[in-house]
Amino acid sequence: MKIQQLRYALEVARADCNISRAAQSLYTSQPGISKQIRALELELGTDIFVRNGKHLSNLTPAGHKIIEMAGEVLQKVQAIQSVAQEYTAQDKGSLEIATTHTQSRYILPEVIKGFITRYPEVSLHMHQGSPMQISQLAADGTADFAIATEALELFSNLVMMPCFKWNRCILVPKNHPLCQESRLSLKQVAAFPIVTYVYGFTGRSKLDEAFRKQNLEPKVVFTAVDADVIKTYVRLGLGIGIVASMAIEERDDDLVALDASHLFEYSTTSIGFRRETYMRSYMYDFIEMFSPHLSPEKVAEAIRLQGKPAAEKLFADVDIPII
Amino acid sequence: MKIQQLRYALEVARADCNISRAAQSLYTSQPGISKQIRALELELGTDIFVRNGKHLSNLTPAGHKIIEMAGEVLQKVQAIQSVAQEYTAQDKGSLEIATTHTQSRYILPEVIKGFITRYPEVSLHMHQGSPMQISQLAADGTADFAIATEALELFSNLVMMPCFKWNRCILVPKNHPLCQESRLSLKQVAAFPIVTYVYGFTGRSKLDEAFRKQNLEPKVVFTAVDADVIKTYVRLGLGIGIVASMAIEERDDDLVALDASHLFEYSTTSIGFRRETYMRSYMYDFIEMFSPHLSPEKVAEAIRLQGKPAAEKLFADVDIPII
DNA sequence: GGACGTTACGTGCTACGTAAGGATC
DNA sequence: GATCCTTACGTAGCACGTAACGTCC
Repeated sequence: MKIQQLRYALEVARADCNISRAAQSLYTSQPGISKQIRALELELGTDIFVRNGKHLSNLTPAGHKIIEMAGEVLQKVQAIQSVAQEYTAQDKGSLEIATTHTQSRYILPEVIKGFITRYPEVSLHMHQGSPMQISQLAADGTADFAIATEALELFSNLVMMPCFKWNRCILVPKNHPLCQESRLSLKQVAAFPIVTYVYGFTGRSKLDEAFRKQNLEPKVVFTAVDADVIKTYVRLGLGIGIVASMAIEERDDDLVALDASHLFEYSTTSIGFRRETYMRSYMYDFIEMFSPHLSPEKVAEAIRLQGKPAAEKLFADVDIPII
Repeated sequence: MKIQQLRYALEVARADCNISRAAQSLYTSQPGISKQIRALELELGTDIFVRNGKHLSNLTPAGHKIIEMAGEVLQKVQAIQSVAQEYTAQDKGSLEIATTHTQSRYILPEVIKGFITRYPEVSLHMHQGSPMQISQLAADGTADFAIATEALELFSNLVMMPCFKWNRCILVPKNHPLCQESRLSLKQVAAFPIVTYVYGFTGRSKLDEAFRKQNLEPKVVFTAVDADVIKTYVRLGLGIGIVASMAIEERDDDLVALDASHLFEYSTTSIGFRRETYMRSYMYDFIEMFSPHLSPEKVAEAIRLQGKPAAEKLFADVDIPII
């Protein structure tokens, strides 16, 4: 059995049992994979994939287990490499962050600036996508960290930690009627056409929830995944915007941002990574730079408690900062 | 990184950093190992072994971690092979049992007879040794099961389950004065020279304990690791024997066995295996044949709870049979 | 001098690529 | 006909063995 064979088999399984696709993503030839998988099956004495004629259609029962364990083996192999790196080049390596537009545009720049100054030798890669995609990337090990406000809890093998709470602003053109109000109500807001985030993004769920609770039916005329687009449409007069407060910049002074934190529940942005990740020291540092209350000790404890009931209590007495 | 390289490195570490010895136990050449380890270290970019001139003297800090993780990788690799076997040849495989003389001579024969009838294709291997050696064999994966009365609790990565309780007999020649007594006392026993087990074997500790509690100093004139030897010396008139009750056979009718279960605390014989073992179905069967109250479900639960406080309670309400 | 690890070197295996051939949809 | 897997074949690399050579105790 070769590590390479396990890697091949795993990738084929991930690619819906499509050898050609696996070959592409592994940058190798497809006959090579085909042959190695056959060799592995021969050595193990059992088929991993169900073959329909010449097509692989599914995993065998044994295959399911084997693929799962192959994943674990490869993870450990990677961990060995990380340990080795840790001891030779403390500050060298790579860091893959999967996150949404909102984070990478408004929150992360400052953090990342500090990080690359401190760790110039660590190569940083950002993966952008929907919260679901982000979680998936972290869960399968493509990304080291997932940072998002939604959907992280759906993957049970992710260690998740709260980073900060935030709320929303109503964004209106200057001289908009709402500017007169000293303290907005949801009903007033619902009277205007709304431009906001797509469902599943940036705390959209809390937003819907608030309206539903008061039996209001807001007229959402346009949705986008990011605040930049939303602002653009507010400027066009399409409606009033509801965006995360952190998306407000000084250069948006042609618009007025009205605080709406009393209207909606706070959302919490979390950082997640899979339990089995070998955490390099610069990874601990990144987390702490991003979220100062997440000290390496706290993170280590979260890893230890992951999946256990006690994990719930871990952050119960911590003040999650509000931004 | 190759699986083979990890195997080499692990074996060298196990052989006290002696490449030649590792080569022997792996049935390969020593330059081969030397080279592969160098290659691994080169690839990882860090040394695993500390070199004094040309001798390997120790593990580096990184090496410690790497060797540990290499062990885990190899275990998982083995588990993959076991899964594969499980699906192709349910009843084929091997079973390595490490145990003491007492078990293999008086308890296991019946069980093993049943097992090989049921699983003629499973090759059985017995490793005999002291309880310490037995535990070690199980802990490092050389043996699948360890069966013993003492020392199993010393290895924290072993899943241990109680199998049965037993006590001792006083073995005397016919017409010995003690035969007159209807109910022996410790004091009476201590009046005669004693032949029994070596310290650390077959519940010897409980035996010493009983005498100590009554401030008696038994005169132990001879000790052996097995009852056969003890009986022989009792027959020679060297003293009275204290042996496990299960060591009494019908053909010992030239001696008299006096029950002593009221004199000593019961000892419990346990079966242990390391948590990470991939348990084949015939292994579950073996355990159940050996100890009917250890059903596969119970065993699975013991594995799940291993090392956790709740494991203590697992067998609290089970009646451990007395034999 | 004996035990041990490294270097040198030859060989046979094999992983992988390209190209062509069948099967399936 | 497009997609997909397998077979055939050539090549480069490498794992492993033997033998000879330093090195440490």
